[in-house]
Amino acid sequence: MKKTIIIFGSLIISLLVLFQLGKYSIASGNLKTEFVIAVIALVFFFIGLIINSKSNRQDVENSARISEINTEKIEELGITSREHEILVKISEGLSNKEIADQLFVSESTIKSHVSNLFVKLDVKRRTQAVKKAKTISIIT
Amino acid sequence: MKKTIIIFGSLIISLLVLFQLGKYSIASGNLKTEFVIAVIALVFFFIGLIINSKSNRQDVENSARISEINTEKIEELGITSREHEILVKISEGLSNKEIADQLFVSESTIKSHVSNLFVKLDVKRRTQAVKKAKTISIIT
DNA sequence: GGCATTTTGGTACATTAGTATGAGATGATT
DNA sequence: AATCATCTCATACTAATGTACCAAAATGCC
Repeated sequence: MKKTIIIFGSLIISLLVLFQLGKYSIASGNLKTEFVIAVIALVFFFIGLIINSKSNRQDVENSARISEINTEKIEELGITSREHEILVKISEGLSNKEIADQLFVSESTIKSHVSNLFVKLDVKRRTQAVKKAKTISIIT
Repeated sequence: MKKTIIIFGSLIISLLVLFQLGKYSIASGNLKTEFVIAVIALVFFFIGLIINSKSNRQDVENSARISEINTEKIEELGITSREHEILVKISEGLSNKEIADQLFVSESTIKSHVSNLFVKLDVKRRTQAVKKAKTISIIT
């Protein structure tokens, strides 16, 4: 919402500026009103496009989340089955220790897998990993 | 999206009309250019406000259509708007520090909100919070 | 104005998460 | 038998998260 306010703020300012320009160009006899109008029209057009693309992007993300698990993507990223298994458990909100206990391995092992996973997913945190994994549909 | 196009279309048209009016009032010798500009500026200001509120309403509608945000549940759990805002950012994979920077507050503040949030959601970790928030539909 | 709630922020401490590095064990492949 | 990938685990460290407790602004409401 802050962005919207900023956009409309700068929009109004540029509008006023253009109006002043138009005024002076008319006052000085240079009849370039049409040109000014064209510029303003273009500005609004592109603002419309930007707003459009933003809401489209949201739609794409949302629809991608509904679809099923993309096994090809998992292979493409070189994610092993064990790593994927752990990824699912991370998305279930488990801690490394809890995952370790469930899989009967040490926490160190989980940490290793998780670190490798983060590199492959190109993320820095588990919350990011979950989000990315869902958007690329390697988990549900 | 059609609405956006229609809005910007009519916006540009009204822009052109107003410009023409301004042009003629100047040409006809009525030296009230400042007045015309003020009127136009006001008109666009209100157009901006209307579009702003409309796009907000659309956003709410869109997210509600995909998976109903349960505002009653949010109130029921006593989650404040600020806490919800932060919850969304957690679900986007942001760290406390990053959220703090985005909201222009200190990390301590975010930690306070997050801790309160965890109590209200009855969870222990942010990954759990995201999962629970999604299952009870207080975020998308 | 006064009151309740929210928001903000701090300190101090405990726990969890994540990185870097190295290495042993196992199974499949060639 | 040697190689490769995966899985396992450890140590040591840094960074991030989370808890507890408190308290001052600010916000909103009657």
